Amino acid sequence: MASDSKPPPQTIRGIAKAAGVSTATVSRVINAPNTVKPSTREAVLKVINENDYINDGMARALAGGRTKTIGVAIPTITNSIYASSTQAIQRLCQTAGYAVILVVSDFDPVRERELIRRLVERRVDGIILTGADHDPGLHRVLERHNIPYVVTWRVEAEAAVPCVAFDNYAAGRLAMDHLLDLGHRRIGLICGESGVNDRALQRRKAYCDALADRGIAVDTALIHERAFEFADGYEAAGAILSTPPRASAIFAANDIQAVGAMAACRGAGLSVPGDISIIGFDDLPIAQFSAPRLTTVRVPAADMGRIAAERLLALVDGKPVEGSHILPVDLIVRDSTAPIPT
Amino acid sequence: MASDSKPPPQTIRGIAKAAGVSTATVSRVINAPNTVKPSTREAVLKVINENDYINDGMARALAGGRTKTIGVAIPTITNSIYASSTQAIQRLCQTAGYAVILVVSDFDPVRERELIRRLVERRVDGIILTGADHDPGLHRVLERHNIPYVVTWRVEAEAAVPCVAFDNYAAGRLAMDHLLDLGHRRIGLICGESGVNDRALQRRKAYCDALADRGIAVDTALIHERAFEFADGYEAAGAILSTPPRASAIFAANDIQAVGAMAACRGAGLSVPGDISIIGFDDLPIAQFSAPRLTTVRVPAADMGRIAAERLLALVDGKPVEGSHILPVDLIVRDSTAPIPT
DNA sequence: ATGAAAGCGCTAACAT
DNA sequence: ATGTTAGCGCTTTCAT
Repeated sequence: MASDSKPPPQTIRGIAKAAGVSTATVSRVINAPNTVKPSTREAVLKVINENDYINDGMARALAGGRTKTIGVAIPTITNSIYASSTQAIQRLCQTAGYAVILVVSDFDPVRERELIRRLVERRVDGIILTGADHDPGLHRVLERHNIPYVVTWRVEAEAAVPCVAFDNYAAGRLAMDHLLDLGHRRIGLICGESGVNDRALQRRKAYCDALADRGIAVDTALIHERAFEFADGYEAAGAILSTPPRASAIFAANDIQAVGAMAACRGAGLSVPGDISIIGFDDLPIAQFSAPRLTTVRVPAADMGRIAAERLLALVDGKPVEGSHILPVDLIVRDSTAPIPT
Repeated sequence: MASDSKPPPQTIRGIAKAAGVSTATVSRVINAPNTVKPSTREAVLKVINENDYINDGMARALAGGRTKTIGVAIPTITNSIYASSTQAIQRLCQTAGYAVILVVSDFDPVRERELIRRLVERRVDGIILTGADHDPGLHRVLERHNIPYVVTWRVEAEAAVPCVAFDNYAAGRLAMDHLLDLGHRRIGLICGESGVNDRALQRRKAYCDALADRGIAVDTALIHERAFEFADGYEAAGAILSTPPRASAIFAANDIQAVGAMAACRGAGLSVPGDISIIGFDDLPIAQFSAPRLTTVRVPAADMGRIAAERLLALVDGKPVEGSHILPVDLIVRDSTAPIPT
C-alpha cells in the first residue's frame, strides 16, 4: 500500500477527506447547507453521521463566531427565589440555542469579580448580573471586553445599564402597611444580611420607614438578619417571641423564613394568625400550601429572569435595549395575617 | 512618524508588544509564572492589569488544553430534589475551577441527545447524566468523542460506566413497609410518570410488590402519576380521597407532592395522621417544617451530586474510577404517619 | 458550486 | 530566561 499520510479523525479535515471534498465544503454543509449542491451535501452529511462528527465550538468561536453561551451570576443558590429567575433564564436561553453558565458568589464581591473573570475568559456572549454590591471595576472589565450585560433584582442608579427589577423598598412597604393597617404596632423583622445584600437592605429600610411614618420607634431587638433556610426563620422567630413585650406580627422578607417562623410559633403554642400574624415575601409555591396559607408579597421572579434573558439576547444580537424595566409586585392576602387580637 | 503596523489590542500579542517581550513569555507569566524572571514577570503583569487583559479560553482550549467545563443533564428542574444534587455539583466544580453547563431535557430522550450534542460541541471535559431512559447511541457518541461521563440517580446495568446512585426500589419498599407495618392496607400512590422516568417506575414497582407480598391486590384507581408540584400532589390526593373505600394512607414518592397531599387532606377535613397517614420521599428541608412534620425517606441527593462530580473530575484527570457507588437511604419517621385508626 | 489559503489567539516544542 | 514557530479546528474571502 502507499504510505497514507495521517488521515485526521474527528475533524473537519477528516470528514472532508473521507467525503472527497474540501474543508470549506464541509463547513458549508454545516453552516449554509443550501449553498452546496444537494448531491454532495448528502454525501458529506452521510460521512458526518456515520462518524458522529460534531463541529468544534472552540475552533468555531475562535474563527470569529460567538460562543452561544451566556453567564449568570447570583449571590446564593439556597434562596429558592433565585432558582426561580435562574430557571426562567435557563429555559429561554436553552430554547434559543444558548448554554448558560451559572456562577455563585456567596455575597462576596471579590469572589464575584473572579468568577466573572472566568466567564469572560470563556468568552460568554453576555452576562446577567444580580443586584448591586459589585466590585468596582467589574463594569469596566465588562465594558473593555465588550461584553453586554443586564442587571436584575436591582435598578442601577449609575449609567444607562439595562436592568430588569422591581422596587424592593415599595414591596417592603406594601407588606408593612398591610400589617400596620391590621392594627399591629409591635412587629418583628426577619430578613437577609443587609450589609451584603442590597435587597435585604431595601426591605429593612421599608420596615423602619413604615414604622416611623406611624410614629412607632424601631426596636432593633426585633430585627434579625439571617440566611434563607427554614431553620433560620425558625430560630429568628424564636428570638423575636422571647423579646418582651411579645410582638403581635412578624414580617419575614422571604417565604422560606416565614414558613420557618410559622413552625416556631406553632412550637410555642401560638396560633397563626389568631395569636400572631406572619407575612412573607416572594410568593413561592409553598405559600399556597402551608398551614395556614401564607400572606405574602408576590415578586415577579420568573418574569424578571425571562425578560432579562430576552433583553440580553437582544443586546448580544446588537439590537438596542432601553434602560430600566420595572416590574410590579402584589400583596397576596391569604390566611396568615389577621387584625391584632384585642 | 514611521507607519506603525497595527498594534493588536486585547490579545496576547498586544500584551507582548506593550511589555516588550514575546508572546511565549506572556503565556508563561500566565501559566507558569515561576519560570520567568521576577522583574519581567512584574512588568508583564503590570501591562496585563492595566489593560484588564483576560486570556481567551477558546484559543487556549483549541491549542490543546481542556475547556474546564463540565455538562450536567437533568430531566426537569421543577423537581426540587434535582436542584439539590445539581447545586452540590455546581459548588464542587466551581471550587475546582470548572464551569458547569446545565441542560434540561424535560424527559425527552431525543431532546436530551440534541442537548448533549451541544455539550460535546462546546467540548465539555466531562458530563454527568441523570437516570436511564437515554437515547440509544448517546453512549456511543460520548465514547467516540472520548468524553468521560458518570451516571447519577440510577445504576446502569450495562457496561462498566461509573455511576453514583441509591436503590430507588429498596427506598420505595422502605416507605411502603413502614405504612404496612402500621397496619395500613388500602394505600394510595402518587408518583412521577413511570413511562418516562425510571426512578418513578422503580418506586411504583416497590409499591406494587410491597402490597403483593402482604397479599393485597393492587387497585390502579389508587395510583396517580403526576408532575412534581404541590398542586399535582394536592390534586392527586383529592382523587385518591374520592375513591371509595377511602384509603387510610398515601405514599407520595416526592415530598412536594406529599405536602400538597397533606393540604388536600386538611381541605377535606381529614386530620393527618389521625385520619390518614402520609409518607413522602426525598427529605427536602420542608419536611421538617410542614404541619405536621413529614415522615419520609431520606435520599442522599447532595452527596450523590458531590460524589458524582468528584468522580467525574477524577476521570477527567485521567485517574481510574471503579464502577457503581451505591449510597444508603434512610426512613425518617416524623409526625405524618400513625397506626391505622381502629 | 467548490477549493486554496489565511488567519482567529493561544500553547508548546525547540532554539538560543 | 526568553524568543521563534508551528499548529489546534474552524470560517471565510478570494479564486476557479
